[in-house]
Amino acid sequence: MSGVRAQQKEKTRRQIINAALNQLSAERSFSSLSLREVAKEAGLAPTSFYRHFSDMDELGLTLVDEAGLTLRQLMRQARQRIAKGGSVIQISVQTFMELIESNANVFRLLLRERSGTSAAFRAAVIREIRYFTMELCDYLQKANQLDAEVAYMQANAAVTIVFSAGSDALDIEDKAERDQLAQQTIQQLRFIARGALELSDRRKASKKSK
Amino acid sequence: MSGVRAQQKEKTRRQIINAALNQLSAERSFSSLSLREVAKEAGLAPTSFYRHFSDMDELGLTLVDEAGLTLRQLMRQARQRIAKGGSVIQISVQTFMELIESNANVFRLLLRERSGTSAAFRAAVIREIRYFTMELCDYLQKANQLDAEVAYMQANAAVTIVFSAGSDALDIEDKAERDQLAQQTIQQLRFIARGALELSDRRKASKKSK
DNA sequence: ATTTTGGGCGTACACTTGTACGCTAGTTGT
DNA sequence: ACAACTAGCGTACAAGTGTACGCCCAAAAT
Repeated sequence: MSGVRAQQKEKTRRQIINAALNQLSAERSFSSLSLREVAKEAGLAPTSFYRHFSDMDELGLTLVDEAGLTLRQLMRQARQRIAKGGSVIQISVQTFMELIESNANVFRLLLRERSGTSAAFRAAVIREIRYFTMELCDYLQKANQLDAEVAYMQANAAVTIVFSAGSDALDIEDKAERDQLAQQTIQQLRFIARGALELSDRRKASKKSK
Repeated sequence: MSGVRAQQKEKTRRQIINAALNQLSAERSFSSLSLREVAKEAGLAPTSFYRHFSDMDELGLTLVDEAGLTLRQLMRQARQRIAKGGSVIQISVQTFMELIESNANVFRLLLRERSGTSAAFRAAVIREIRYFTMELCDYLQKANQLDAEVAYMQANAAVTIVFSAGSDALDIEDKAERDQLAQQTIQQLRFIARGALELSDRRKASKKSK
């Protein structure tokens, strides 16, 4: 049970996953990858692929999980930075933009499969994003003492704005332009925060008066 | 020059376009369509396709233009309704949701190709959405007397939120749930409007004080 | 020491894909 | 009336696809 064999298997599994990730790009979506291409890039015979995944779909879902992991890593990093003080919104956007830059292909995968043709993929992506949203919702509710429903709407809107900005950022190569986009995103998040805070206060007030 | 010939050509061109639109669905993206499939659905021999489009790409760009038309149609309709009075945001969201329901596939095309693998497609979609955003920006600036930059940020954020909600709505079949989504979207747009108005006022005040 | 297991390979097959080429027949221009 | 043009068709081909099947051989289990 030393696992020499299992160890080797895990290794080639990673090779397949990495091969797939490497082939993703702005011009190449996951659904356009063929089993044979991925196998070749991984240094495998096409048929050996099946020893690890029964389908390209199964590989795809694994990649989405991988992407979810990256997302959670992002949240941890942002929280650490926030703990050191500074504007929460600014730090969050900046951290997010950095993550996108260094994991462009993973992020592209998420964005594409969110509106892709496989219901399973869409569900998986939406689950990851929902988790992300819920985390933010929790934070907002506690940090700003918001009404629960209002906090959710704010979190949802904020995530939408940030992901959309991330998507745009992927197509911008000029650093100054990206910075401007980040700046605009920060301002938009502040719009939302302001509106949410106000509604929450109004709701609290109407409860009190009863 | 009676144009019997040109007329016939235009007709089969439409057949091709409609064939492509018909094949689009939640499970079928444009990039997954093959030239042969489209030709067959249009009742044409594969090679006859080339008499109308040199490429599937060319057909795709035509479809995006078609979608842009639908978008402009939406704006006209919303403006008409707004002129009759009522909450601008509510009417806009409602109109948008109706459009999505009756043109689901066209809308899906836009959403998918926005983050698709063809740079030309992405550019075309972004152009349509930008046009849409600019129209809204103009309206906001005039109707609410906003600072120009603030109006743009609001329009941009609003379009992002609405399109994202539209994308979500495509996956919801339950009417009550869709209504709830619409309600949430309206509230989120109000958050943004509130934040934008405040920033604009603050900017005006700081100008005055100079 | 012997058997079982399982990852990896090569071959093979049935399909689908885009598109080059040449033909036909009916419209259009002269 | 005649010539030129052209939408549409059928054939054909090379390339790429997923995957069924059987073999090999080193690790694991007995």
